[in-house]
Amino acid sequence: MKRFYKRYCSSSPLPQSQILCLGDPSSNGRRRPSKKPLLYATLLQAATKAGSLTHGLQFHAHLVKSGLDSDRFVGNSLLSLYFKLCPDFFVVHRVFESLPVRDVISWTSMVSGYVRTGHPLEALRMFVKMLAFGGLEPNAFTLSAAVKASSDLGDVRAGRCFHGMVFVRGFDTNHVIASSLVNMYGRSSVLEDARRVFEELLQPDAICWTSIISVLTWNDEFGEALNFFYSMMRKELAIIPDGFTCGTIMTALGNLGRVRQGKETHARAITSGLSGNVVVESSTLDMYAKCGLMQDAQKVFDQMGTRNAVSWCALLGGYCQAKNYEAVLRLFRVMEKEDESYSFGTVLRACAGLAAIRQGKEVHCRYLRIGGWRNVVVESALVDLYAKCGLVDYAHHLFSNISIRNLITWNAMICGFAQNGRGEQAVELFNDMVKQGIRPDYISFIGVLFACSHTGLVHEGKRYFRSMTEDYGITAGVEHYNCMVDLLSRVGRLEEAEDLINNAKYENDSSLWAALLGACATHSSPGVAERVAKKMMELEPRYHLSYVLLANVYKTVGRWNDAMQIRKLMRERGVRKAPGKSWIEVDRRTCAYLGSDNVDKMEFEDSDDLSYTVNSI
DNA sequence: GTAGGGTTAG
Repeated sequence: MKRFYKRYCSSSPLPQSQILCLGDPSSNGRRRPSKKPLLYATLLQAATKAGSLTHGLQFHAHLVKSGLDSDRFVGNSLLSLYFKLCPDFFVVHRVFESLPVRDVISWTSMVSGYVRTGHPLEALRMFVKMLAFGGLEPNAFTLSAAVKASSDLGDVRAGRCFHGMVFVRGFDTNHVIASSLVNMYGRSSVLEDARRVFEELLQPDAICWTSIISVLTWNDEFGEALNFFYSMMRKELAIIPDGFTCGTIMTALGNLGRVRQGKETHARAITSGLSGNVVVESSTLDMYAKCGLMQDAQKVFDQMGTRNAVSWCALLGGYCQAKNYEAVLRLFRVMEKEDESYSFGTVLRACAGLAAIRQGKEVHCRYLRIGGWRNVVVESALVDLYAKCGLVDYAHHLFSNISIRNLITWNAMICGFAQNGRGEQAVELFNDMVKQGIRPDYISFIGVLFACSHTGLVHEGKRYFRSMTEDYGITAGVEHYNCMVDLLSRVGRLEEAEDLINNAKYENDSSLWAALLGACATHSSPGVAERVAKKMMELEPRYHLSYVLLANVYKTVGRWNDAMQIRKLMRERGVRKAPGKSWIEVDRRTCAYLGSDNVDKMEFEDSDDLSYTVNSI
């Protein structure tokens, strides 16, 4: 038996003396198991901490055999063990039901267990049952779990109700509850109340400070978050920020583009012994990525001792944002090899950005293999992926089978229909969504306006464009204007489109003018085209599109000399046309090529090292 | 002495 422990239990964080003192069945009763329930409670805690369900089950068996499982301490420890190591609700409820005495701690374990496993509604049901059937009075532990449940549900009314209970019982100076309350109000964007709770604390600790900073960041109040951070760092308070604080503050700095301060914070974190902290490192990486400094981000990533899904996602997200899809693809290969536990949502998003259907399907299979299902983030990403790869019917099939859809899911499908030329279905879906009481956002309107422009629904498009600002208070962005310019100029209402751009705050955005200029060729309008091209050349003299598009307009109306003049002007000014690039898959290898390449003569390169077979213009 | 807070990405 001792040999068994040596061989199989040496890597266990459980102290060996504790395992051994359970007794050895082969010793034939010479070493009797200890009968003290207290010892068993400690053992169960150790197993829970060590994450060893095997030991937990072993101890449970001993307890049942020796009839000690009716002890109150032991029962509660068992409940905690099963909830943490085996969150199977059938099992947990069996343990709960079989407890001889259900005290406040047993009920609180259930409430907080449900919160921890992501079932806040179940948690609140248990809380209510505890008051109704248990006839027990909630303590500070129970209330902090209840506040967290309402925070997770985004139910500020329930949260406020618990706040009342906290206040009446005089728990409002409790730091644990206060940080939950700050979080609860902050995540529901009731910032005044979050700040009030925080400001009423006499000596907030590092976690309370992190809570307020975190909710300010969450609500995009980055400057305020920094102010709080600097107040927290005042010497007289002697509060030491930990990894969580650094991570949160790094988000604010990344969003503000304050690289220098980000670097300083990273350096300070290292000197205060937080080097190698995965939260600090990942958030530093993300800060660089958000500021577009991908080389620095990559450097942090390469030097990290431990990486987790977040580190991978931050790096992938950075490359995605920089539209460096080759880097994403390369990373994806490395990630597969290292078999990291990565976030399916982000990887699928990268696949969708690349229109990499094969990799996307691999991820989808992997997701199904690990038994993942009903995750709304992943399912939305799958809808997006299949729609972007042109498999719009399959995307719709997935969409129809999703039981819980959120705004992101709807947006993915609306945009999916729109991008695949199914304008009418996109508009129909948009209306369905509104009917179901889901409030469309910035992205939803991009989808529906895109659909209108590609289906020629001028009247509807104009109506949605107005409704966006008037009914939903969304300020039209450059994407919405792009759709509108496209919508108007496709049907030949070029002057109207020109007016729209001139009156928009994006009149200096050459992408809008380019959309209009492109349509001038179709509608043979050199008059508008000349005005627009002149405007574009003023904005960006070296932007090739204004020259190329104007030359095209001249060609369509037969003004060949003018077209030649434009080409000449391009040469004189040294403007070059950027080659279009794309990639195809041949024999499971990805091959990148440029618009000027001759496909027949192309040499295929392995996807791990995407190099171009280039003969640029 | 069995139950509890804030954490980086999308």
